[in-house]
Amino acid sequence: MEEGGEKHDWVDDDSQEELVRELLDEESPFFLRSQGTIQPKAITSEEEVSKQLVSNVYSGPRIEDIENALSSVSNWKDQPQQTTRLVWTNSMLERNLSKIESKYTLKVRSCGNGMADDGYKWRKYGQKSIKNSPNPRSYYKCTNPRCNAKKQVEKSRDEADTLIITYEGLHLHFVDPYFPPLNDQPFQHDNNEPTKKPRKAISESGESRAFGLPQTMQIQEATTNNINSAVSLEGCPCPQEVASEGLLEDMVPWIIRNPFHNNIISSNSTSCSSSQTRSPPVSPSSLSWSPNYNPWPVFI
DNA sequence: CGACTTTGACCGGCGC
DNA sequence: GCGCCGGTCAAAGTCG
Repeated sequence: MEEGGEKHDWVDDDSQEELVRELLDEESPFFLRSQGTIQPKAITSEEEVSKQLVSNVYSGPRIEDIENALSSVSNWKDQPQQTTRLVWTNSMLERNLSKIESKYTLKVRSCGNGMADDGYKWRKYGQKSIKNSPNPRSYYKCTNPRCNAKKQVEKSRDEADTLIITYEGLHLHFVDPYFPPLNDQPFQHDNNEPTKKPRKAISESGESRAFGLPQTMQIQEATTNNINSAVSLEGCPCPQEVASEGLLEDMVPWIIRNPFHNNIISSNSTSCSSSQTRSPPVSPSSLSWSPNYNPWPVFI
């Protein structure tokens, strides 16, 4: 219902045409990324366009990412001060991540207060007890009505301080400002929508143009043209191309390939006992956005 | 009073 | 066809 019939906005005709143009334009800011490997070859079919679109926009991990990650993990574990591990478990091995339904499953070590925020603003829409699991699973949707990203969170059965977070769908609204308006509406954001909206969306619409973006991106927008702002954000040393994209899906493979940075990130966010200023106590939905959230979950 | 969470009902997919 | 199970919805409850 609120999903607009679950038709993904970003694949409607207008948007797709625009995306295809962007895709074919190697100078497009959308696709200028270190990881992106846009092939100059001709795109012959809509299916190919979609695949390439997904693989570039999504920029999900590739096989080599996984392999690197796994080897990195095995190395880190032996380091005495290593507190972070990243475990990829799942279906992301699907080649090309060709379906929007592709999921990432992360195991995230939660701090004492349960903080495992990833920078997006989520709305909890359900919780279920799962058979053979002592812990319930919570369901979250991205609060941006134009975004179909979802995540499921549950505590690990084996490790009490570990959360298993399954991400599903794309945070495509991060390029929202660049998309042509839908339904011929003015190219302003939802706050211009005249008709009734889900009350949640109404509240969201009061946010900045960076609506739905990770806070890192919102801050970055506020400090426009400061390409180093990513470094200054929470001490995050993330590379520009990652910070400027702001997708968790981008961050994760980057973190994998940069265990050193991961350590830094981890030390920033894991100091559970000492990071209260950074990660204040949060509401029951500790996984949801909070004003002073720490965008860096602790990957284990 | 609005924002947000909780929780039981409902629905659809799947296996038997 | 039936029952189980996971995912979603939405009314009710809670909180600030």
